[in-house]
Amino acid sequence: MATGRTHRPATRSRGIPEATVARLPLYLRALTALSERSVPTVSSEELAAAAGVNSAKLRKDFSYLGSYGTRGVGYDVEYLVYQISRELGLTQDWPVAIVGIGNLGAALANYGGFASRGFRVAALIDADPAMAGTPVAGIPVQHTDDLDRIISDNGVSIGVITTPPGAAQQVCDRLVAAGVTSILNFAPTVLSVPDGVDVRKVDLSIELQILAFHEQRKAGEEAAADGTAAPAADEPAPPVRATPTNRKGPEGDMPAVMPA
Amino acid sequence: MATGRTHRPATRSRGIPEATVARLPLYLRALTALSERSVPTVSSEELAAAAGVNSAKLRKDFSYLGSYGTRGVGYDVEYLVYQISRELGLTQDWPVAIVGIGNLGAALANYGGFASRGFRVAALIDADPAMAGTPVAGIPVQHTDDLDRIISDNGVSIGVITTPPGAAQQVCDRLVAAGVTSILNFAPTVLSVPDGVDVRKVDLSIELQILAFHEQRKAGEEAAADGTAAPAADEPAPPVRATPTNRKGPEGDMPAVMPA
DNA sequence: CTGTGTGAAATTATTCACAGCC
DNA sequence: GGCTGTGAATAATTTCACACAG
Repeated sequence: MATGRTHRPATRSRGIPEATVARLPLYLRALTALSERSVPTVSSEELAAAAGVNSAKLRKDFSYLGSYGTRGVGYDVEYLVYQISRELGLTQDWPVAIVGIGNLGAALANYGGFASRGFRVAALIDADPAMAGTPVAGIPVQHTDDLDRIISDNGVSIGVITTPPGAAQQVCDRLVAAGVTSILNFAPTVLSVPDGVDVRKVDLSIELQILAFHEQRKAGEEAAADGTAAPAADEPAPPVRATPTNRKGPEGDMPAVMPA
Repeated sequence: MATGRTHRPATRSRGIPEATVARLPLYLRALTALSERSVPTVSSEELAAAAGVNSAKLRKDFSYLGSYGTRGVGYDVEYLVYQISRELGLTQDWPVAIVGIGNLGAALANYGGFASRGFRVAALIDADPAMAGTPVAGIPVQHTDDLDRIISDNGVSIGVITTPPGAAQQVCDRLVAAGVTSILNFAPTVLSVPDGVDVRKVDLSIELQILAFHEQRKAGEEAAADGTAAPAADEPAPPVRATPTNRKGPEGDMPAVMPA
């Protein structure tokens, strides 16, 4: 996450495993839906199904928070909503600033999912002077020059970067200098930040690439089963290494059809 | 991932750990940047820094692909770009369809990062008849009624769902029925899919919630160090359980100031 | 010498399975 | 009797550290 050396573990927080933290929002979403339907209690099995995980994992996750269930009965929905919200820090209001109001930035500004969960879009910032003043999602866009002031005035500690990749690091540095300590980065760049600043990234094309990997694998298996030739595609000339040596990659340099 | 029982591990694919697959796109991005700067070779240390991971992990990751480096020298950039691209299935063209052309769908349609890496937006689909024909990012929006035909005509195997949550499962079912086997889901819903279909999700508000968790933790530590009181916020009345029993949650029911 | 490739160790995450409480 | 909470078992991932190829 951070750039600096890892002195302390930092992988856990208050004893709650990172993997568990990442699932709490999932549980919270499922619980909120139940709450809206006025369901009073739910079993680990039901809730797990609604959240798309298995029940053992869910129970283990909850065990890190405390004993909030009732044996033989299940969990009190409202109570659990509150406990998870508190654990995630959602009982307070988090003003966020979005920097880079292009298509994606505007889409995020309009995204209802933020407001619904304790996050408030406090400011929109863009480097284009022409945009200054134009309201997006009802919020006037402000110019990058005022970034510092905007961050402090609004008490923003979470910044969202939706700039082009070339501008991301600079924006990041300015956000951090202004006091932001958590960054959600949509720009396809690795950001370096000082110790103590958290960065999470969302990279749309990475997600697709992971899907493509599995998709390709399925196609291969299918072909193996069917006897159908893989849709060879138009392989570009595979680059050969400057110093050809004995490689041992699974398929080697030649575009073969199937591995073992 | 899939709904059905897990007969086979499914966590690995062709022997490459899932965690490694998830990082390959990162390495590829860093390598592509080097390639554009005509850098001929790179060491694991340098590449790791550029990708934001540590070098031991990178070398271990590459070891699953084969021995593509040269001891004492490093990795041939072009060669590695090709090998990783091939491994990820990016030497072929993947037509994707985006369903739900609201703010986010439109932003994705306009997102340059897709085209740059083997993905082609082959179709935009929306349920609103008024949108039919309107071009978004130069591609005419088509109506959901024709979803089936659009998917097969374009040979789409990867679908992107950017509909409101209520419509997501239905759209997902139709995509799967039409032959889509990989789905990137932006709707904040758990999708159930038959075995053999991969789903990856991107949930913007979940990412923020994870940041908020860590942010809250920082605030706590700071307060502990400063002696400054936490900005107590306006705690809503914490719900009390129907049957009050001896809880053992770290902070209990009362809004306390600091944990141990 | 330098920097890869990789067994072995350490850490983290998931799953099992069942005692204990309601 | 049903369902939570959790130690113990298993699996996955990361990190270490060093042999050895170039």
